[in-house]
Amino acid sequence: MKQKPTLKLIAKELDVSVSTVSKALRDSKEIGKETKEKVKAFAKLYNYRPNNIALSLKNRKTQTLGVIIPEIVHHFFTTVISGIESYANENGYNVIVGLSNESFNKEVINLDTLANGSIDGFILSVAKETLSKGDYHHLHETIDQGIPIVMFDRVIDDIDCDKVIVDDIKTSQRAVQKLIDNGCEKIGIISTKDYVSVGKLRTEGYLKALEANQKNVNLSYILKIHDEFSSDDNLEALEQQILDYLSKNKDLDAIFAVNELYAVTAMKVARKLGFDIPNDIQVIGFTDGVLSKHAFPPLTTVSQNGFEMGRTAAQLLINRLEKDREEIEHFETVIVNTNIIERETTRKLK
Amino acid sequence: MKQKPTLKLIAKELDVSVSTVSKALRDSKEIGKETKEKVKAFAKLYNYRPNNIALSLKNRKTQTLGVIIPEIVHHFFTTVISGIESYANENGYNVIVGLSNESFNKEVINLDTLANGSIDGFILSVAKETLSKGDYHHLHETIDQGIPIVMFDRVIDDIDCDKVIVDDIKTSQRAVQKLIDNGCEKIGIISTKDYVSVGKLRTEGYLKALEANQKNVNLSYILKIHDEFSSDDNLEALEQQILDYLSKNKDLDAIFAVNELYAVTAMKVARKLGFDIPNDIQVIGFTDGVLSKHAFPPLTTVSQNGFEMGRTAAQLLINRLEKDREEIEHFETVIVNTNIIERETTRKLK
DNA sequence: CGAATGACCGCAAACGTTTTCGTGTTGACA
DNA sequence: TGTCAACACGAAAACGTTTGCGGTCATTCG
Repeated sequence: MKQKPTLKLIAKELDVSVSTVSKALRDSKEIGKETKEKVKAFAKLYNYRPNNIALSLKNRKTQTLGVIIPEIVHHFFTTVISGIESYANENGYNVIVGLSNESFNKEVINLDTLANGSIDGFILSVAKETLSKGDYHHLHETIDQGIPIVMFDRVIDDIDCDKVIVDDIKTSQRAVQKLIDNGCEKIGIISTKDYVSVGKLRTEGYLKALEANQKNVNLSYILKIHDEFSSDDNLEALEQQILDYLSKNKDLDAIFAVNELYAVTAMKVARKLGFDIPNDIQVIGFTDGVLSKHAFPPLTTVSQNGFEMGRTAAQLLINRLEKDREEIEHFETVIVNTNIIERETTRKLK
Repeated sequence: MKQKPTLKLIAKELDVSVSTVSKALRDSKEIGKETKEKVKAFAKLYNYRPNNIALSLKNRKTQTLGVIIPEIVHHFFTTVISGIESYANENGYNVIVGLSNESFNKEVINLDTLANGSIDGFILSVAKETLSKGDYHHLHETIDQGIPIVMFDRVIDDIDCDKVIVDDIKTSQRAVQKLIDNGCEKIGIISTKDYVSVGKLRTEGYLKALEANQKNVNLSYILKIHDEFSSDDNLEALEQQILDYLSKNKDLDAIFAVNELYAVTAMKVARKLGFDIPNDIQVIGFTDGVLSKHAFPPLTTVSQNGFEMGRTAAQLLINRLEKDREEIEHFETVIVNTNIIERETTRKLK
């Protein structure tokens, strides 16, 4: 096991000073040709690489991004990470991930332990518990310390930072409109509680679509799933809630679900209740993950383009990091495109 | 925007020396009670936290684990990461992830950029391209540099390091045995090419099960999917290969697939061909992901306990990191338990 | 021949810590 | 009054870099 070579080691070995070695390796014109070659050859031979930590300390930059997400076992978030990684790597940044598991405390801790010099900036999607508590002091504090934050998907309007979102309202409206265009009359929505921003917005889009078509809303068609921030298996609870809902609303001929889990679970329950999909009831989901693609029947769904969201978020963050402190430019909110992927849970009724 | 306080700043502000501040905060008995209190109060007020990078440089430890996986948009890998995160966090470590995208080059680059002081050790699952090339110089080099590696799932026998795997042979044998016990006569397997170690081993298990029951193997029952390391959508190619296979082997009454994607795709194709599951053909998959859980019908599958694999890997690595250099203890290979989760694609035939 | 110019290189500071080893000031005691 | 221990604190080195500045030659020019 050979030790990692350092400048000091090379310097001693070659009987020159540390600064000479450093300059030689960076091709400074202060150093003579011969010395340069000697040093470079030696460095190559011993496979010298400058120590990242030392560089970070000197430059006060770590070239790493901190990504904090509610959970990682989740298709949407992983595609976003994938996008972040892709852009970050292209630009010489690394990515360190922290999981909040939808917990406020873990989110705070993650922010805290990473903000101590480990990262240059954050990309995050806010935990449900944080959203429901409405306590954002940790976010404000890290921003106050000069560490930029980029939020994606689950964002907080009141906080001044860059954001990457989809136009949830418009997208949902389009999805529901498609259902209406298909000839559906009684359209339900399965959403989250309102403190989850995206759930709330998507519900708004649903309402707007109905309104735009002079359909009146039936409150019993609106289901807001109750879950306890648990990313674990409360699948039964979910199924039960949907079962109750569908049993009470047997006249539904379409369902818009705000995520794919709700969508496939709804399909499962509907099938149990004897519905045929898409003939008796049509379904559109949100988020184009594996579930949608491999569901039976394959699910028509809204694609959020998570990969692009990730890349955009990374780009916003890195741009800000590499800008001079003084260009105090205001914050951006970029809206990434969505598109509806038609599969087999929707069809045009004549 | 207030700057992050440093020891130096506190020292100047309180008109003491840096070392006094440091000692006071660490409760050294060298420092007088009054001074201690003064310093601590000030530090608390300004929310002082020691700079991680400086600590890393000083201690030559980063308290960070590097995790390199083939892809992140993949249920199994994310559960493993989840397990790694969990154990790492409990022990004061952070996790930085790198994606190889199944590419040899990206794997090398990732290893290289992280090995320069950014991390203390690696946890990785080898890229398919690396496995097929058989070029492991990068792994040897990092180990030579004194950076420990823990491999999981896709491991390389020849390399001396800790490993976390499941007993693929035995597990597969058990899965196939269940099919046999259920009364299936003509059992096929959908596997990967042999250079993917787990695919090879699972095929061996399949063969062993047949052998143990004095069944002779029908080579046309064995399908080894050809893919080009592409983690993208070559779904059509996959479907086509399975379609050809199933069309040629209409007498199959059971399929064992070495991952869940193959399993659900097989189900999809089988259904198209008019098979009823599980009455005409039974299916068992490998890896208990979302797909299996939400497939139609819900898929009987082998659970690899990814979370536990992750925790175990992290534990092995951290143990080694925190051990004295001299305890040269040999390397461990721990085998984590698997279990078959019975759902609705299998049934006992009378 | 003296001075100026350049080429080449080393010193030292800085980034933020921790820790070893002083050093100066007390007070007690002989 | 002189000695010594205890106490409270500071100086400096170290981790591995980068970089401004200064220094030492030899060469060249006036």
